[in-house]
Amino acid sequence: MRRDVFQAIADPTRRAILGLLALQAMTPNAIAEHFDSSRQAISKHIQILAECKLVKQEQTGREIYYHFNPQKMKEVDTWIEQLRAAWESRFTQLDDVLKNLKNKKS
Amino acid sequence: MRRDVFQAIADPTRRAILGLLALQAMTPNAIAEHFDSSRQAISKHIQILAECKLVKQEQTGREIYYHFNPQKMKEVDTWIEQLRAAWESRFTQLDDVLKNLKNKKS
DNA sequence: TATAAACGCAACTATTCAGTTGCGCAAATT
DNA sequence: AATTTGCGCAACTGAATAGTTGCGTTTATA
Repeated sequence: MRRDVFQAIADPTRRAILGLLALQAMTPNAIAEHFDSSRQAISKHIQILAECKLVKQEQTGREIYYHFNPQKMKEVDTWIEQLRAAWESRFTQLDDVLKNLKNKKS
Repeated sequence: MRRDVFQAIADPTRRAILGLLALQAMTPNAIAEHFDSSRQAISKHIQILAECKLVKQEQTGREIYYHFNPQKMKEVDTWIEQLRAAWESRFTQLDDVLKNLKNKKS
C-alpha cells in the first residue's frame, strides 16, 4: 500500500477536496456535500489524504475538522524542480561532449 | 481510463523514467536496463507517459527515442500554484469577517 | 536471403482500488 | 433517558491496473 503524496493527488476528487480545505477547514459531512459521492466514499479519500499528511485533523466534540497542510506539497514541488534542473543540465552535458571533441582534434 | 499528468506521475517507476529522459533521450531498451522490470512492463509505462504528452517519440530506423516534454509538467505546477493561492487567500477571508464585525459594531 | 534485434500490440492473470452497505461508538439534542 | 447526529471502521463487490507471455512487423546485420 503505497500512500505517498503523488499517489494522493492523482485522484481528481482528492485534488478538489484539497482545493476546498485550502480555503477553509471543514468536516467530512461539509466536504461530502460538495460532491455526488457518498459520505463514506469522501471519508475514504480524506483518510488517504490524512495518511500522507496532506491534511491534519482537529477534533471538536463529535466533529472533526480537516485542515490543509501546505507543507507536504513541497515534496511535489521539489521533485518537479529537480526534474527541471536535470532537463536544463543536459545542455551542459552537450557542452562537455563538444569540448571533448575539440580536445581530441587539437 | 483517465490518463492525465497527475495519474502518470503517481507511479515511482514512471517518475524515475522521466528523471532519466530529462537528462537525455533514450530508447525503451536503454530505459529498461535501468530497472528490474521487463522491457514490456517499462514499455507500458512509457506508453502511459506518451498518452498524456509527458514524453515525445522520435523514430530513427528501428529505434524509437523518447524525449522528455517539460511543457506538460506545467499543469502540475499550475495546480499547486492555485492551491497555494487559495491557501493564502484564506487570511483575506478572515480579514473580511473581522471587517464585517467591525462594521456591525459601529 | 536468413537471422537477429528493437519494438508495439493483444490476451491473460493476480492484485489493487473505489465505492457501497452495514455496523458501532461517542457526542449532542430532545 | 431516548433519540439523533457525526463519524470511523470493516466486509464485500465490481472495475481498473501492473506485469507476464506470446506474437507480428520492420529494420538492421551476417
